[in-house]
Amino acid sequence: MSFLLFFDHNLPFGNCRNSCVVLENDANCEILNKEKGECHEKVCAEHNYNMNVNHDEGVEEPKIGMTFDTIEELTNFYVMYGKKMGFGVFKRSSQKSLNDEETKYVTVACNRAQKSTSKSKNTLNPRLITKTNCGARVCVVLGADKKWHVSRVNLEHNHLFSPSKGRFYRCHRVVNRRVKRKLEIHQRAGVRMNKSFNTLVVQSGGYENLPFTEKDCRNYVDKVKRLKFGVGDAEAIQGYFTKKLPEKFGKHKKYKSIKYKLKKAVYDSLTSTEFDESWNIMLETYKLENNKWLKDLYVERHRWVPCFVKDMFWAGMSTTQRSESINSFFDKYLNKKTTLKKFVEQYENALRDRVEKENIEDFYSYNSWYSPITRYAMEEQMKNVLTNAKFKEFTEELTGKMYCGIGSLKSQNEYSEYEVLEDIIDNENIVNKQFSVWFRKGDSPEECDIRCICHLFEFRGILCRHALTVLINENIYLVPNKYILRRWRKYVKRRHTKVKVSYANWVLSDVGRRYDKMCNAFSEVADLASELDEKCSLVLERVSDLKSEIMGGKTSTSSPRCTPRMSAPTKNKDKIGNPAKANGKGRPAGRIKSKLQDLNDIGAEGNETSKKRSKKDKEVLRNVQMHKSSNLNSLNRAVNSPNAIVSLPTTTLDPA
DNA sequence: CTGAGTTAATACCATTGGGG
DNA sequence: CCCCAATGGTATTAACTCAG
Repeated sequence: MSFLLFFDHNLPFGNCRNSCVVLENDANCEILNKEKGECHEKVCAEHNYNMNVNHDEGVEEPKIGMTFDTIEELTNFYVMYGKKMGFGVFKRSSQKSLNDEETKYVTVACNRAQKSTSKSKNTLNPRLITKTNCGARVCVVLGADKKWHVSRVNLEHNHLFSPSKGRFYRCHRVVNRRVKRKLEIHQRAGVRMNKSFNTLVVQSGGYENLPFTEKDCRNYVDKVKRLKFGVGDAEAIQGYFTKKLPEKFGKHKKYKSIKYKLKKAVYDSLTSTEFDESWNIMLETYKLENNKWLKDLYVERHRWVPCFVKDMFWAGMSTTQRSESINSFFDKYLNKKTTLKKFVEQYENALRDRVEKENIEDFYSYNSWYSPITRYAMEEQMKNVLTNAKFKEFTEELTGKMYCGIGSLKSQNEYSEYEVLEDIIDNENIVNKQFSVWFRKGDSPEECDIRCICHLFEFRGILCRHALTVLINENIYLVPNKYILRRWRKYVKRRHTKVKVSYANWVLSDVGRRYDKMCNAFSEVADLASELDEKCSLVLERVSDLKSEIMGGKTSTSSPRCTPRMSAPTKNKDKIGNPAKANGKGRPAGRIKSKLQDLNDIGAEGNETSKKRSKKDKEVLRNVQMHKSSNLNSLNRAVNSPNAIVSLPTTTLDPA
């Protein structure tokens, strides 16, 4: 049956609301809920992967002598046949002839072909088996006319097969791009998998309309996640570490010394062995070997401990200052139970959130302002410099000065230690609290140093009321420049707005952007055309034309899988004695690998993948790869970070 | 053409942990 | 507290190369 034809002629769109149409063919029946405009798209999309094959009920039986232009055409054909009959299909084998590098023979077979050889280590825990050494297959040979000729056909299966179950075979299950995007977006937004899948089911009008299962969706999301987690972020995990420390061990008797040792191990180790040593000593001394949190952190050490990551972006960064600001930044996003993995995911959300908040704050600061309360010059100064929110905090401190008085003053050389007394009003009780402020009068007011025991500056980035009291007492009426942090200034071009969050990387990838562009364009057209039948059929007709045009363009460039090897190298092979590119054994890397490969190019040790490896080595390699991807992300950040001194490999740095 | 050998992708299973 | 979803580890399968 042809869905397009069906839509064009048989059903007037105007009165198809709520109508369910059952279409039957000999294989199975499809129920199309016509109310959903997307249904049509989805059903067609289901067949997108083999558009050039006519998927009418007339899928022929394979016969000796049939010819195909490409292997894809053959597999598509056999897949369709398999779907109709109700068995699975896979590509059995292919063989290159010795002389040239062209593929000569291909077999596509029932997926129960071959014997099942269990490699289970535990014979008491056997797994399910599907292989029955079924002989059903189609063999093709590349003829002199460059077409594939069917040389042998076996239609006999040695097992049962049922047309109605056809859609469950792996080869018949396709998660198309549209669905993938939807899943990704749901995942980002925190919609759980089963709900996410249910929306798809409802949207398409039933499970039987989906050419994939929930499992497929899970697998896909898993894959995306694994990639995402690869973009780990040392900076973030650092922040996590310092933040969680008091939470995890705050109640421990020896919290202070544990904290000291931990920080010492983390920050002061210059080499990985040094780190390992002091980490283990610390674990032993405090009997923390079984602490799961620490264990997890240790496993991930390659991605967060400075001595492991410092060569990428840690250089030149003042760690203490960073982690302080990160602490307050993450307050909102961390709770007691946040695990490391969750945290890394949350990190991106937090970052985006921060960017947006700051953009909004920037706008308000640009557009409106508070009028000063006092007549101190520093208030005017701050008004002009700080963002509104920070300015408000500042005025709070400045007006808070009225509760503060200076108790005593001890001077020694150029240092002064003030005792500032603040009246803290707590439920009508006035408590007099004492704060120590150190002050050093430099050569000029601009160069003075001031520090208060309440550490407000360190935590919030503005001087506290005690410090301000002292400054004013010292006749300094303008806040020294170094005490106005850059990140709270307005009119600052914020660097991290350009930080590449991996979210942006994948939803707004080139492919994704193109896809969105087209979808938007099309939904506009659909909007306009849905009013009238004629318009609608016009659009569908054009779409159909467009489709065949695009498909046609695709076939002319031929299938991507075979071409590179088939055409190019044979010609200049004789001229240049190029060593033939030895293909490694085993299955070549798929999509994901190639992405990682890109990242691999950053580092030096990228090309070892083909060698045989012990399991442990693989683990290490995986870490290295993760490491590298985090490297990439960190580099992006480091570029944008004000005080990073990182030398960047020129190849990876994209100026745009 | 086919079986052996290899690797990546996928499916399965037990366990954990968080939300309702 | 219970149930469901996430997770990590492991086995199986698919896709491929190569030798006979």
